[in-house]
Amino acid sequence: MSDHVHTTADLTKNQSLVMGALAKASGPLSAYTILDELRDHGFRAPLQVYRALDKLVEYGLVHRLESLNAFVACSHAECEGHGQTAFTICQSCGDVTELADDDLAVRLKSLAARSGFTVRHSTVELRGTCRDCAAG
Amino acid sequence: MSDHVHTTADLTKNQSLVMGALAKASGPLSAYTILDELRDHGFRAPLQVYRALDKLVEYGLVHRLESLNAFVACSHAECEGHGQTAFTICQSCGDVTELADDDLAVRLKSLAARSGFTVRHSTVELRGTCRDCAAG
DNA sequence: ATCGCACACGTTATACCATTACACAATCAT
DNA sequence: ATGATTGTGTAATGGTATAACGTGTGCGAT
Repeated sequence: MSDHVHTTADLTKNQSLVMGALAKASGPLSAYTILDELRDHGFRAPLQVYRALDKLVEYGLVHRLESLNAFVACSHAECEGHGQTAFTICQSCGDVTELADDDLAVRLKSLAARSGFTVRHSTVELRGTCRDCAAG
Repeated sequence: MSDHVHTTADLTKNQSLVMGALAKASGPLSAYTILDELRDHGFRAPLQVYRALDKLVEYGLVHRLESLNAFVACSHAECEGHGQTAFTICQSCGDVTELADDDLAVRLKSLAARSGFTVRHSTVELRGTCRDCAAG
């Protein structure tokens, strides 16, 4: 591992398997769903999934959705670099979309800074109705 | 219950007990912590807590912190009305502070609206370091 | 070369968070 | 009174996450 930018090429076997499961999924997956999908590949215990997820999140390849207790592959080719990500979560169809707005990041940081708080990581999850479900 | 504005006076016995536990706590409490604190008052099962919490959250008297799986009493006397709340969560001392910024709400709504998404509820949780911990 | 270290991995057990299902009681409008 | 709604109590279960242990492997420093 030559530097701190990770791509899928750098991953260990377990990390690759978990990343693969998330990448081919259409939406977020829970750790236990991933476990079930990987039993054929030798996965036996939750910890194998959680350990891989921890690293993938650390590398910025995967995001954790706090309000769903689930995980999604980052939709940006190289996620490293944009500190702020927001998600929309449709309560009707379950669709999750990743929004990137650098200005939002700045705004949140400065809002927090007003009370002397330094932001390290931010969670922004918007629940509501997506365009398709509103139309249907 | 004459209208849809709830205050602590409107609460049922269980709701009052849970509200009381949260109100006198210095920070967020998990449902099971609340359960333990209320055993002396007859609480026996998690569901008693969760049912009360559901209502209190619905009434806007309590907020749920998704990233902590915990709950806090709203710090504003009358929380009903400000649609958007953001939290700072200090990773060092655990302190949780509620920020209100109406402009942020507008901004998030319009950001989502750009992709046709209608926001019903938003979660904004900023993790980092509070002023005191940065100074210490 | 081999020792020590860091790191990924495997397994079991456990802790923690939340809901389902069923039954009973209180309240209120008709 | 009756039925609808809401709150309550209890037991059982399901879902999420970590602790604690041990093993193996790669690799740099001595």
